[in-house]
Amino acid sequence: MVADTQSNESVDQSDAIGAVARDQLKSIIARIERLEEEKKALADDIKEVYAEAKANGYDTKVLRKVISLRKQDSNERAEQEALLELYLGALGDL
Amino acid sequence: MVADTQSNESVDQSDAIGAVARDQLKSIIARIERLEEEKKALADDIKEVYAEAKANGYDTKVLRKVISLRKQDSNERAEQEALLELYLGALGDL
Amino acid sequence: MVADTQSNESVDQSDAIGAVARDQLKSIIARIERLEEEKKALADDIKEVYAEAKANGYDTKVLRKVISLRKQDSNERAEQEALLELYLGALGDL
Amino acid sequence: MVADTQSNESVDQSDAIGAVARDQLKSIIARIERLEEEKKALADDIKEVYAEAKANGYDTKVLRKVISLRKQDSNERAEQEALLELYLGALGDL
DNA sequence: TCGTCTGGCTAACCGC
DNA sequence: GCGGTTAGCCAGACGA
Repeated sequence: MVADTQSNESVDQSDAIGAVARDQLKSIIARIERLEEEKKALADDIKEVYAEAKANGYDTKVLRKVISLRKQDSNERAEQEALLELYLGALGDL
Repeated sequence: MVADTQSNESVDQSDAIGAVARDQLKSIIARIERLEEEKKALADDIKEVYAEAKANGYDTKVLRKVISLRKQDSNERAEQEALLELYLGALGDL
Repeated sequence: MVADTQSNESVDQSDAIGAVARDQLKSIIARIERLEEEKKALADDIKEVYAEAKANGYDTKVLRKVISLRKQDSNERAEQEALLELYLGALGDL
Repeated sequence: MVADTQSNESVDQSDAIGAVARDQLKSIIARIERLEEEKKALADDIKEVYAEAKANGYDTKVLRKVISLRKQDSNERAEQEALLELYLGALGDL
């Protein structure tokens, strides 16, 4: 008769945390690793676009600055809306 | 006579770099911004998974360490394969 | 006659790194601690102003948001100037 | 006749909250921004000291640890003194 | 007092 | 190899 891993969680150390928890952990790791792979792929795509732009004579430094400024703009717009929400909320309290 | 934007790229400042170049530039910006949005979405997803794991009692710091170690491992494995390729290539030269 | 700490740097562990280095170290520590004290005093002053404002009926959350937005504004202005510098530099290369 | 901003707080939207409140608000903002500037200047000074120390061969990580430990110590000492005060006060009640 | 959350700091990554 | 940029960590402040 073989050892039943269901009836004795201490059969070996790999079972110390329980089969369920182990599977959950494996799932978490797998999901994160999957997402990070995709994220890296996108980062590589972005690099590629910059490389292509550079090959076409664009200054990547300027390009990055422009992108960065545009991002700041949109962030600020978002924050201004958040401020407006705050104002409206404050008025509601009056 | 009306200025012809085709024959004179200096008609106004917005045309100073040429309509083609401008469109190309806009395309580059748009592509990068699109990719960065997607990248950010993935980063948010990853944070979400960590948050969920934390809610289930996992220590995110340890979790991150595990992910990091596994990445190192795979990098090392990749390096070893590259080294093997190198050896095989060298053998081919004999 | 007592041991001369100048002639034997190993007399005790506190001399292991040399009197000069020790003094230098003490000076560094002292300067940093002094600066951090002043920094903390300012942080406390800021808290006080917020508390006073709150007592006068201002919503500190809104206040903080306003301050934050103004800071973003000035950062952005600085970055736009940096971008202009980049442009000018790029023109210089033509 | 020219509108008198003193007699009518609703002359324009910038006066909607009253000139006094507006000035008060401006003062609050100004004070906080001033203090934050000074705070930032100090933070920069601190960084500078660390940079200088690093240039002299000190390990900034260790340095920071030392500072941190000393701060803990002084906090603990302060707590013990507070405790002592408490005891003395209790004795006074006897 | 606890939990949440923002802001500052540190360490890693990428391009030059 | 260095400088700049970005993600993660942490402490400190606010609200419940």
